[in-house]
Amino acid sequence: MNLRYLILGLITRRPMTGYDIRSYLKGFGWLIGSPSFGGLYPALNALLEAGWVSVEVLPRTDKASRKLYSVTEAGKAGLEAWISESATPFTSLKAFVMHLLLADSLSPPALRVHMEGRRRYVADRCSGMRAALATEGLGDDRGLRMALEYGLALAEAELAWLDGALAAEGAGPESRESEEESL
Amino acid sequence: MNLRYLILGLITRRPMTGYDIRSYLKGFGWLIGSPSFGGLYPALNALLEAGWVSVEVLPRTDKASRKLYSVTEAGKAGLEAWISESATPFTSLKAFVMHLLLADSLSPPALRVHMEGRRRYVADRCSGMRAALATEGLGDDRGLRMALEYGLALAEAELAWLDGALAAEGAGPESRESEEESL
DNA sequence: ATGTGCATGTAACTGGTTACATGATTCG
DNA sequence: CGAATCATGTAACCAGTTACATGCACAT
Repeated sequence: MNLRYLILGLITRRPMTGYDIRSYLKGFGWLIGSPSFGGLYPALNALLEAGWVSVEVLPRTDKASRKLYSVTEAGKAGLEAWISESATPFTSLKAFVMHLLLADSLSPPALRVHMEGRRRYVADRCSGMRAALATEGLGDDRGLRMALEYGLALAEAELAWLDGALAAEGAGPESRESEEESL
Repeated sequence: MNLRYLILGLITRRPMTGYDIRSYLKGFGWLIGSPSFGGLYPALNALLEAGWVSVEVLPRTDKASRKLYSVTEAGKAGLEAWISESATPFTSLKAFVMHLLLADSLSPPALRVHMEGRRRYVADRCSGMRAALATEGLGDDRGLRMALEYGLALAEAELAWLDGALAAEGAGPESRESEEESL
């Protein structure tokens, strides 16, 4: 179901073929995973049946014809409903990246809400991991310690980015409460 | 299948119940996702059938009895085979975190290989994203730009962490070639 | 000639999730 | 008195992957 909305968001920018979508998404594969054709084409057909996308067949001389997909009004509405309804905070990195990628179909305030929710969540995970690193008997447990340190490094980078993005976006910092990052 | 090996790795440290495993993994949920009981318990039973784990039933007075799972020799062997065989570089963040978490079942040199592979991969993604940010007409495409900037921030943090971890680990930096991070 | 990129699809499988069923204990 | 935590499980479902099938163009 995720894939459906991601496709929808991508072809909102510009019409694309299945192959295009795959290539495009490959660049984000390490963050959100890129879909296989076996999932992609059926998803496009499902969207077509639902009336959320339309297709333009581009025949090529004696090659298989390309199929350019575009979003319909119904598709746009469906996507927007899904994005704004989708639960914040995003507890998975993948979900958050997906929503960032789809930010164009979201109103600036709604985007802000999503980002602030994510910020709170990541800040929380951050302190959780710090606590785990501090308290547990980790000397024996190299794997756990590494995973925690790695996670912490990523979480801190994400917090920094989120703060920057939130500041760059709307001017007003609103929800500043328990945000001291005491390392 | 992933879940099976993750479970195996966790109970290698200390015997755990299904519930324990779930709680433990919740802390990493934002990075690797935490399994539901509907996936966890069947996985434990599958491991039991395969002879990779053994179970000790701890009856509690008139409560449902807890089941403590431990790894068998066969399980250890299976896990080690899987980890060392698993393809490097890890193209997904989730896969890499999982392997970090399981690092205790891996020889130091093998761990190093995994980390170096990951480093190369992330460095590559890094330059890919920088190129995308530099060249494409991004003014119109807020979502894409944000996703790229976010990805880049995470990738850079990961590179920094990997370099630190690799330096801390074995002393010798071996594979230094095209590693200038020119921002 | 062999492989890689373009381009679309189907069928079988599977690794999970969701929802349900059960029940004691403890905390607010 | 209701909610959360502890604790285990089953059945239905489904969103994906893997492997297969096809075929042209272009580079090595």
